[in-house]
Amino acid sequence: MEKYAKIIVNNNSSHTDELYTYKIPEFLIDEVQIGHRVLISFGRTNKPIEGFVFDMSPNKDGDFRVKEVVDILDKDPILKKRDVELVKWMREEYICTFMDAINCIYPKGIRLTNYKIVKLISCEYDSISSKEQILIDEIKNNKNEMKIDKLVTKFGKSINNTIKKLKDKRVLDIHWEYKSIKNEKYIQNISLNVESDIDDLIESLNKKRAFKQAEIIRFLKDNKNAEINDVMSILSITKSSINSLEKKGYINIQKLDYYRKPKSDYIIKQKNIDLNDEQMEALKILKSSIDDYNKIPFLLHGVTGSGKTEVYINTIKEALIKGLDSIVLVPEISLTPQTIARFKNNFGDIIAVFHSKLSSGEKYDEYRRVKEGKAKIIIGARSALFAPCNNLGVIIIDEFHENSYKSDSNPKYSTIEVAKFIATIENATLIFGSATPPIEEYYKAQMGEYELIELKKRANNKEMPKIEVVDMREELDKGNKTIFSSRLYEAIKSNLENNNQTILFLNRRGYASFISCRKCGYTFKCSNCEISLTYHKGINKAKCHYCGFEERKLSECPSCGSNYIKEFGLGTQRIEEEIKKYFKDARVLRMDKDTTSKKGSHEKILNEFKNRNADILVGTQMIGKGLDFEHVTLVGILCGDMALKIPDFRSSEKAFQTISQVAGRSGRADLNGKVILQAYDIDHYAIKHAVEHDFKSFYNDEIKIRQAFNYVPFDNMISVVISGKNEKKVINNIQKLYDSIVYLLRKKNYNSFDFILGPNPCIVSKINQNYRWQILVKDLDVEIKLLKGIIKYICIQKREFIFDKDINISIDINPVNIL
DNA sequence: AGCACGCCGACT
DNA sequence: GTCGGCGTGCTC
Repeated sequence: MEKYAKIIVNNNSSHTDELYTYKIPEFLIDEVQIGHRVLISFGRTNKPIEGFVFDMSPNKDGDFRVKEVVDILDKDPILKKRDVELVKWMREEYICTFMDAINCIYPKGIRLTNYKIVKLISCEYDSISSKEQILIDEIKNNKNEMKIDKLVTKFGKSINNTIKKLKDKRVLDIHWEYKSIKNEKYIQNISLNVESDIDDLIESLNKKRAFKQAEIIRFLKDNKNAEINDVMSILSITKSSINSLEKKGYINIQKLDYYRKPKSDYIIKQKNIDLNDEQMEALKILKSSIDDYNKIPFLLHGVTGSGKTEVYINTIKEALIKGLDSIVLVPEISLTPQTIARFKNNFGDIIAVFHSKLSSGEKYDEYRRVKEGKAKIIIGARSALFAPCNNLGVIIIDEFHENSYKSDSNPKYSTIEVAKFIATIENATLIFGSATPPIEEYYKAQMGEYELIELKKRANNKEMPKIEVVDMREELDKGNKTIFSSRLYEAIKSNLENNNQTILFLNRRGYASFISCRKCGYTFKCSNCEISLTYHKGINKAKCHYCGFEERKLSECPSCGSNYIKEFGLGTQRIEEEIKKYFKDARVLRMDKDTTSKKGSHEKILNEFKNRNADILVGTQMIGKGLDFEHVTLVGILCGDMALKIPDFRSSEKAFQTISQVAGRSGRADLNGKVILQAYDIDHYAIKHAVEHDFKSFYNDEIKIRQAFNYVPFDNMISVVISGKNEKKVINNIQKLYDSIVYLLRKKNYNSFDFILGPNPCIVSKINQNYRWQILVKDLDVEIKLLKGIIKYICIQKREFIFDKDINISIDINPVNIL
């Protein structure tokens, strides 16, 4: 019989990041399981906190005092066995605490809060100071009991001493209380419970001047079942009349789970799509893998428009037939109603959708639908991977090259790696889909770690759109100083004449990318970040795209005092303006972060464009994601080599991906498409191969560079960024980090440290008043495990001894960018 | 992270 | 003498 539980405590501290042993009381011995969330008391003051059972044992395994588990907090374990394994693995892999990893898995909307209460227990006291008297009076005024938090906000921190003194005098008592919050949303249905004649009842209520109640009865006579909130708003009444009717027994109130509320979904007419040979072949392989017990992940490399989604949907159908759940991950910006509708049309109500716009209550509702087996297909951004499926069959990561699959907060996990871990445990079929797979992942497919499935043809059998390259240096030589090359200008013009639609892409919002003084060259920068300010014309403000800082555009140079201030560089706003200038009758829409901030505005713009209420759509990378417009025959890429200017080892890959994705928007239906790519660095291999739609050649070039410069997949990289308000302190701390790493490596007999880069200021050296310095470590000569161990030891276990308190340490294993 | 213990200087 | 400041170490 297991009498002891090893528990992770939710104590928000890196010092308690270990298993604590608690005794399981008799009454819970048959209840507690691994993964249960339990209530325990912790620390000297027996603070009630939640804990997670990670292990159980008949012995306590050591010499220490043990406390008892107070109770279980949920009927069923909140973590599955595989989640416990996953948490342990993530903690090692991404150098984080148990709780950091648990927080990825357990749903928002559940939480346990605690607070300390002071209670007045005796009124017999003497020799009381005036401060003490004030405190006693305050507590008396609050029914002899108060939260200490409240007293601290009222009187300040020093009140704690007064409380303690009164506690010693046995005037006050201190104890903890807690509240277990489960954000479960219910709806309440009311229905009539009247046996006698209803009209008689209405009359008698009216006689008693209970007009509102009579109204409710009359309403329910016509509407058998109604939701309480609807009744209240329709009849403009309050809950009290409903309550008194219930008390009298005339109506029933029924509490229903919110998610059982029938949803009124719109259905789009379903086209029956026939799969082509390639799709059929892919589907055959994927379907048969579901039952396979010895499978590896699949890399589905399909060109844009090759119909990957149809393959996904049919694979999921197969899983459903076998009674298995599926998870579909998409980048956050692809979580549009269009995507969701496409799946809903195929699968109806058994879909759960997770996205960032849901409230924590709504997220919890979806969570429960999955957990209770009511939803069998989960669609969402990366966090949906942790959904509590009962029997997982398929995991799909669509557009898996997207940066958003790497978490940006602690733990900085890679969705790809976590998915592999989960798929292995659950024996799920794992599909990575993309037209432009990440180089390191494609390499793994080449090495046989993944099975490569290729869709080389577009589903509609159309050719890939032809990409014409325009060298903007030549345009300038020819005297064209505008932002449109003559070829793009002509193409837009003829497209307008032929009544076809055009997409113009530029991956920068705002009007101008920087503002500078033409006399002295001074560039306006954000006062919080080391970032040039972007000029936004409509509001005439200079904005920082990192921290949101904005100020009125200055007309005078703060450095030399001249008035020659000018905006340089391009932004989507400027494109929109130029279009309106050159093509007066063209109807233009712009889609970027500035025009899509309002809820639903994203869909509105897309629908407008889809319904051909506009001729030209100008946008940032938002328009590159899975959009399917039949009448788009021209795509203009304005600054195709912009990504190449970013000093990051993935910049070539990003440039290739962006061009491929955006170009893929052209000619998706019956009309042939064309792409015009404007760039300066037109001989760059990323541009050249993108123009030829030749991923393999790009891969072959890029993989050599990765190997030559020791980047992934050949070598791993760990980035440690130290940031803080005080620059000197940050530099001092990063140096200590460097010295500590070197010291520990020397102890292991390493004497050369070329594989440690830095410390250097980050490329973005300041964000939000925080100075940022970085050390990059590659596992050239040293095992990655040892490096992780050393960094964990320095940054987590010995953090207090080595670093100042007011600095932040961010550890990223194989970061997606090193900015 | 909290919280208690404990050591030390500044006040009635 | 004791009030109150913060440095140190522990939490099953």
